[in-house]
Amino acid sequence: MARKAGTTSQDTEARIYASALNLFAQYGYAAVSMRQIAAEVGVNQAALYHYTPTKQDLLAGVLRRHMDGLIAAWQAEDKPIEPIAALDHFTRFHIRYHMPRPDEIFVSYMELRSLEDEHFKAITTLRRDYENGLRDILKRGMDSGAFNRIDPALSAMAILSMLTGITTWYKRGGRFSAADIENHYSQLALSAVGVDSEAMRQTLMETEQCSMPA
Amino acid sequence: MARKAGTTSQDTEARIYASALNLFAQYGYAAVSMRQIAAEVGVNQAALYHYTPTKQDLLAGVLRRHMDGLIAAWQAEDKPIEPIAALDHFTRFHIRYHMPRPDEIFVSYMELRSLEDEHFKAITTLRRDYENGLRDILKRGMDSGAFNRIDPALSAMAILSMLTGITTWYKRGGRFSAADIENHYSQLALSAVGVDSEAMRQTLMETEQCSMPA
DNA sequence: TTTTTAATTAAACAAACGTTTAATTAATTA
DNA sequence: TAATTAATTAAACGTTTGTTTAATTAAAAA
Repeated sequence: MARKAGTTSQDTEARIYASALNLFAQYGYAAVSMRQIAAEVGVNQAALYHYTPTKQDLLAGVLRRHMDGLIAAWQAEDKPIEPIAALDHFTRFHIRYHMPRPDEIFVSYMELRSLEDEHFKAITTLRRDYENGLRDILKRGMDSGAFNRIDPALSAMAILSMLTGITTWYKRGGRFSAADIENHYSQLALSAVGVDSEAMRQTLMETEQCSMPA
Repeated sequence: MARKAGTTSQDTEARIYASALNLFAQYGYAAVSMRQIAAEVGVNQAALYHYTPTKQDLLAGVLRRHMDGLIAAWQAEDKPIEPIAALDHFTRFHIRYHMPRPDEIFVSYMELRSLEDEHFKAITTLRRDYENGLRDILKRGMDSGAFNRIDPALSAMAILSMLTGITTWYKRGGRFSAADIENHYSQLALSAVGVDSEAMRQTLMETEQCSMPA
């Protein structure tokens, strides 16, 4: 009864976080026991405590990993300056990043309340940073006259809810492909701020970033 | 140690459901104990079992009460026929019903997964019935040419996510009044399906249902 | 090869869990 | 008023919970 042959510590840690994410998404943080996680990983329950001091820190780690990944991916993007193209690009990025990660999204949104103060603040700060990207785009679009004048913070929350909500109903192998959804939703978002189909087509043609349906 | 003086059974039941709703919304179904609920109601834990056979049934009761109330309220509405007015009316109704009930919404969306099969099916059926109302409006608007041709089921989910998402960020006493939000969001929803501001104003003027900002 | 270190385990801890039982009494019915 | 019913309680049931302890051994370093 000791270290398992042929496995590394990094490997075990990755498997612990993967199992925790999966189980939290399925049953909720409070409903999942450390024993359950350990069983799915295939280790003794006490082994988990070599990787996290408490169950609470394990949850915080899951959320932090997701937010760090999201922010890094967004920073690596090549972002258009023109507001219509920028909003189109944001919605497509957001959908493309989130759709393959339904568990992360579900846990990120549903288990924020399970975090104690310090962890809670840290994660919501990261989220606000990400959402500011969208607010900036909306503000620029309204200032330039390309978008309808609706409060940018409010429109941003509306668009984000719409996009993030996809993971609550989307089922792989259903009527829509991921590309369908990306196309439809980017159009819905642009429409919502008052960009009509003609302006969309024209602006998106002019930038190289064009990825609209034919 | 017996029945409490001056209280009725109906009273206690109502307080049990109110406390359960509030605690489930705050901490999640799995994280709330029957003892906690009993303490908030001010009765012994065993008294709860006079009103519900199990904790699971208590959750199902909370969700069913919410859905029944929502559907009854929707059926009691006087609904415009013309699609633009109908969509405007739906968004305003939805916001007006949901905004004062953040706990119900949170529990309804987050704890569906905590329901066992039979209860789960019953609740999702009720929800689908309600959502069909919106899908019908969108279909009619697209058929009449008033709305952009985007799949009605998909647009419906986008709009519902947008509307329901309000409860995740809205704080009473903040920058926006409930009326502000109703006005902004009904405009966002109409815009999303391609109705421009001019058509909105014109159509909503013609119906008596006009409740747009000046 | 020997020593050290790090990963893992079995077993146990007190606390909290959902639920049941049997007793108690206020309100209702006869 | 007397008998019955329904609401409530204290106490206990066996399980499960997050976490700790002390022992064990594979892998890494010397």
